[in-house]
Amino acid sequence: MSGNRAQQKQKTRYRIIDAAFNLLSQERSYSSLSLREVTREAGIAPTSFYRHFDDMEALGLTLVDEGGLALRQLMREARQRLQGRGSVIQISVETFMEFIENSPQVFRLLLQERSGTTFAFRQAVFRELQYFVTELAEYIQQTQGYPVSEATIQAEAMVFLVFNAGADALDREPSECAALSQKAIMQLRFVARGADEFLKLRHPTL
Amino acid sequence: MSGNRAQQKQKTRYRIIDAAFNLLSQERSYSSLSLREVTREAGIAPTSFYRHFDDMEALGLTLVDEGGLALRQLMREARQRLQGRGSVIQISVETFMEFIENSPQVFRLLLQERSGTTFAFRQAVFRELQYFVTELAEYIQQTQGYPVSEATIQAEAMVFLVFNAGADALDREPSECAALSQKAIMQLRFVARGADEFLKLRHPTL
DNA sequence: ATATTTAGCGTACAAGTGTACGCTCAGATA
DNA sequence: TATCTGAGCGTACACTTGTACGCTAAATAT
Repeated sequence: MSGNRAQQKQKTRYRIIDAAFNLLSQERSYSSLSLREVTREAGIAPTSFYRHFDDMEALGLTLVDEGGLALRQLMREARQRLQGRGSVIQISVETFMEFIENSPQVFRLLLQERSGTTFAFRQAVFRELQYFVTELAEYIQQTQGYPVSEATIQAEAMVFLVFNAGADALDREPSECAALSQKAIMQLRFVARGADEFLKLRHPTL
Repeated sequence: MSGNRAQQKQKTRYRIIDAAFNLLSQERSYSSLSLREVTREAGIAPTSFYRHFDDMEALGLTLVDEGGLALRQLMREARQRLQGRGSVIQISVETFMEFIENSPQVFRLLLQERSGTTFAFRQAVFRELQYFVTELAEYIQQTQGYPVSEATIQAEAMVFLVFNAGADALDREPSECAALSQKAIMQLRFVARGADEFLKLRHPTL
């Protein structure tokens, strides 16, 4: 059978990945995980780890990529699903908060490694965030007709305000999260409205 | 001589604190520091550590407090110094970015422990951030005459956008930081302007 | 002068770490 | 069929870690 071997390897690879995600919690950051811990959780021998990843950093980068991808797809879906009807701001914020509630480990990973101790990590998270910013900026450009630079600055402010609300939400009861969403929505509206005013000042024709 | 003993103790206590701050860098987060490392840097025996702090967490909380206090005082000074003349937004952002350039370890500590693995840490950083928000909200209230809730929401958005710019700045050349400041200033103006518009809508009399 | 307190040290230990090395044996290749 | 490849394992080693315990000596209290 062709690929049976490779199939098995992929399977253990994901056992490792899942083990790492499982170990992440409010009390355990990725950088505090040890290789042995991960392999223990994955049910393999410590040295087998190296058949799949060079070191813990390589695994971590994989986690960031996978996590970021999942989140991005979710956001894109949400934006398309509600195309036209309903406020994009509200939909986006609520989708995002939902994601955080469902898989807080992923969000925490991004949050922590954004200011982590490895340049490669920070870069990887930065890249994920840029994806968000770019997608949102494009959306703003298309629907509002802003010039690129203004749209990007605005998008960036929005993405980070939402991230910030998410960070706040991590330590709260689900009941308090609705209020956080409301606050974030208000903040995004400030940004949107302010950007609009500035634009009217500079390009009165638009 | 009264207090000679206590004086010496304070001195070693600060040897420990300084040692910890020194060890913090782009590559070393607080949570990655070991007790032995800190004492080695401080030039004392590992077990002597316990004469001053219960454990590494207690030391870390002290660092957060001291760092936050220093930053807050700086910001307050800046706001008072330029009272009236010059844009508060610009002055605040630039003072903040200067602080980050001068003592990046302190800022990095706050940034990392905000999403760290210990609740006490997160709480401590949250408290520091709240100080900023409250002070800024009061300022906005007094100068702009906003109601408390709007002022707080606006202040929070501003503080976090600045923090975000700071996080970005940590990995950049000083030459690139000016552009980051400009961007942050623009984002804060969006927020200020947007909040203003919203307020006009709701309380046309003000 | 004597007794008490205590900051700092050295030793010691159990526990955990990353990873080098060589083996096995199932699956792929020829 | 026989040969080769490589995923996974077990052992082993040199380190680092936190901290318990008891000592010393200097500063303080009596």
